[in-house]
Amino acid sequence: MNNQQSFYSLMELSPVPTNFTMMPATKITNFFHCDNRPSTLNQLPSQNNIGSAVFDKTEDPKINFTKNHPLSYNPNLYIFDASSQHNLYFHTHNNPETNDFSQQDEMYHLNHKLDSVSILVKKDIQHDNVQQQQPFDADQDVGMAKYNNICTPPAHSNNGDLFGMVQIQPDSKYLQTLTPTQKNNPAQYSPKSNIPTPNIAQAISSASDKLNQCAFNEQQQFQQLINSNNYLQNNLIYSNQNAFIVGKQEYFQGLNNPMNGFSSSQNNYLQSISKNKTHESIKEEMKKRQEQMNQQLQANCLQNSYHNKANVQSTSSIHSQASISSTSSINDQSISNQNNNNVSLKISYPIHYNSSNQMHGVAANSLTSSIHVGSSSHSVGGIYTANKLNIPLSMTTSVNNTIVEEKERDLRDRNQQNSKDSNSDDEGYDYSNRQAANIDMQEFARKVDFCKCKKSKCLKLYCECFLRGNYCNDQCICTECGNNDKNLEEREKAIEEAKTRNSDAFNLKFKITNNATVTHKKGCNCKRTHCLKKYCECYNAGLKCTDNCKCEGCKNTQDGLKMGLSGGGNSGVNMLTKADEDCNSSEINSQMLQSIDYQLQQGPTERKISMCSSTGTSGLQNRKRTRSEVLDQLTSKNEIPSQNQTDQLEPEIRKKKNSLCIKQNTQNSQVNAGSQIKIKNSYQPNQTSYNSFEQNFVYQTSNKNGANFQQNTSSMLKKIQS
DNA sequence: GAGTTTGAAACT
DNA sequence: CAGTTTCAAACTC
Repeated sequence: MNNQQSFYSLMELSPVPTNFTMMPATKITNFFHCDNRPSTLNQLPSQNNIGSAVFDKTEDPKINFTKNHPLSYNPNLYIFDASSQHNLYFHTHNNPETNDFSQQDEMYHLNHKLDSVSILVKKDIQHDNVQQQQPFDADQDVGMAKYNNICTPPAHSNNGDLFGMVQIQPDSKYLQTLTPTQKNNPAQYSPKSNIPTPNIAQAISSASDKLNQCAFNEQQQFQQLINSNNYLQNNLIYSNQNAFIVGKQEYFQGLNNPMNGFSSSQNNYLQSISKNKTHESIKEEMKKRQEQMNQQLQANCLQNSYHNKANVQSTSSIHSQASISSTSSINDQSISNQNNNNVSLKISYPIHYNSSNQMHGVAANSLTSSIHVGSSSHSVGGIYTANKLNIPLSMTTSVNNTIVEEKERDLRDRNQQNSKDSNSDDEGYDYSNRQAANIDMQEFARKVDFCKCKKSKCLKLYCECFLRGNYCNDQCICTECGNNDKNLEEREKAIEEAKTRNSDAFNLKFKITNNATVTHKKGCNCKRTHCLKKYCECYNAGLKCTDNCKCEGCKNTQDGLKMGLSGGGNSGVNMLTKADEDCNSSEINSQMLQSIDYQLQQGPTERKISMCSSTGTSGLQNRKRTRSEVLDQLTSKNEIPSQNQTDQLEPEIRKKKNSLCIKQNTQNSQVNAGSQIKIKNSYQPNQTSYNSFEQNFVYQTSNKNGANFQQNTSSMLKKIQS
């Protein structure tokens, strides 16, 4: 299976136009726009260069927009002026060093009415150091875009920084490779005949409509199947190795490791219940079984939460950029479903990009109340997980809030109990620092331990409570404390004074830079400690010093802590959302930042930020995948990364992870998105949904084949058609 | 637990 | 802005 095939297999299901082709993968591609065809190649002037992209098969694509090019920073989806029409040129060449064109290079002229031009530019600068020229760490997002005929924004656009993405998938018959002669004389060659002048805005709109229609149709189709009386009997339960059950995720989750395939006993069970049984009796057995499973899962959930086994595996593979919850949420979900035997269909539309109402590349709308608006990435989520940790709730509106509250309460109690019980099986984790489950990040971010101020009356920034904008609390052992609600006037005055001295006084000391690295805003001034003691604010936060620092003899200079802001799906902890109204990314980002700040303040020793993987890798690898890996994954050439890779993690990293209690499901694999999808029972009409769709019908028998959805899709299609 | 060191905050 | 003092935390013993 190659990319193209799987792409088309996707299209099998879909009335979306199938006449797409892949962007030629070459060293570098420059994008130009010209209103008029240039007479020579040289007349593609630099100011018309939208940007360039490296589409190297072996590296992560990097797209750079031409600095200051007005088109590069159109905050809308439509990078082109919708009122005018453009020819789009992209020129590929093999000399990234010089960026010059040569005779060996290829030039494409595209004046097709594009069915799919996905150009996403997000300009929502929140941080003070955003540079205009952004390396675009596309990671799986580009792959996603290649699969979808419309790209989704990169996950890290949630950060509010500037990101851009150009994805062009023209119909190959309109994609004309120019000969060297044509290349040098573009005005003289004849484009293929009868090619309509592109109206990109319309094309995008049209593609969106088609996608919508497609989604709608499939939802109907799916619903019909579900409603079919014979459905269970005919489609859902097979006594062969592919057995699985739609909407009854408990069956294929397995008791202990939901990410694993069927055990032999499960297979036996499935065989036993599907052999010579009526629809009703199967249903009955399923229900019974489900109850058992739910009980177990409930117990597991609490147990896992108790041990902080927040699983930061995110939706894996490029198939699943969107909102599939982590394994941790399985349990929550199944609890919430325990009285609900219906298949839950959750529809989302991946085509509305205005990122104010979407995260994770999936727009939330009135139909997507169950969309997980989670942290913007594993890592951020990891921090959140690390802090909150105890209850990796996948919060959706479908989750029964009462249950959630009960669980939270229970966990709080457990935590308190555990704090007192030093003999507990805590696997090395310091419970004293553990936060009770708390879905209010604001509250969480404000939380601070206590101070011991003696002379500042807790009204100077020396006092950490004051610094964080908190009142001192009953744990503080400060003297003559003025930082309380009985001293509001003086406190207010102190706040004003502090702000006068430094208007930034109460703001976060850290920022996420444009390349997704967390740094200290002002930098440190350490003189004696080489920035290797916690006196150093950078070091203390687990960060490396930067050029902003004025430290002397700094030995804290290696690569900054990378925030893996690129990532698919949700991390182990999802934020509570009620869909539309809560999907304001900037607000969430702000909360995330506060959480990050809090985490950073905690220092590196016990709770240094753990970077989990991005890209939906299992988190075990703690790294991003290269583009070739992404492609390999797509083509199922590669085996799933083995558990060995976990073991290969530096002990230090593992230790940190353990200290964060971000424990991985060791058998999780990159391409196990299907499992997660099943877990959530979601059906989404984007790429993920195809995976979901397929996975809901044909269970993968081997982790190694998890991404082989073409095969699965085909077989499913046959079943549907028959 | 007492004393010292440190660098940010506060002050001049 | 630079130099000095104050401060509470980090660190050492």
